[in-house]
Amino acid sequence: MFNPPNPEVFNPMVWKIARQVPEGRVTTYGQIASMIPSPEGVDPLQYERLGSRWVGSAMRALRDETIPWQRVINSQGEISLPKGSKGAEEQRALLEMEGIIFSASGRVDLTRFGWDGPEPEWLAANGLLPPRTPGKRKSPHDASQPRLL
DNA sequence: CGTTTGACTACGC
DNA sequence: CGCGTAGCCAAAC
Repeated sequence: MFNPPNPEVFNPMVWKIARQVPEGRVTTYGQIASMIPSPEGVDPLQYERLGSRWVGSAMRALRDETIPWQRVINSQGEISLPKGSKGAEEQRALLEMEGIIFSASGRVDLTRFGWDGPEPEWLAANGLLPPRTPGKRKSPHDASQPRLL
């Protein structure tokens, strides 16, 4: 797999960040990776290429049910679990329950539901970096697309 | 021991 | 938006 040199350190960092994603928001593998400093001995340039993969591995290895794993999707706003799989369907259902809307092509609008990351103080306190966030952000509760509930 | 297989992403057309 | 490609690496077949 695409594992970091130190999964026992890297994975918990990923999970800790994932736990911070609020209900009704989503983040991406790459965004989480951007908050984690490149591991000791890893070329930052290489980390930039592999970080998202490593985050994906960490999520795959996740066993803690209390972490909102469903809020981590790929940079295209798609669910990365195999299409049609039980896991993918569960993920979509969980997200829709939080008010997240999927387009006809099965994608989430990251400019609308994307997360800006943890508070700077939290990041600093945990030795993490400010995330690379997608561009401008719309309101998730834009009246043009009302939530059902 | 060669292949396949992953919870990825940026980029090109 | 849909498809294809390169870059990356180890474990399970």
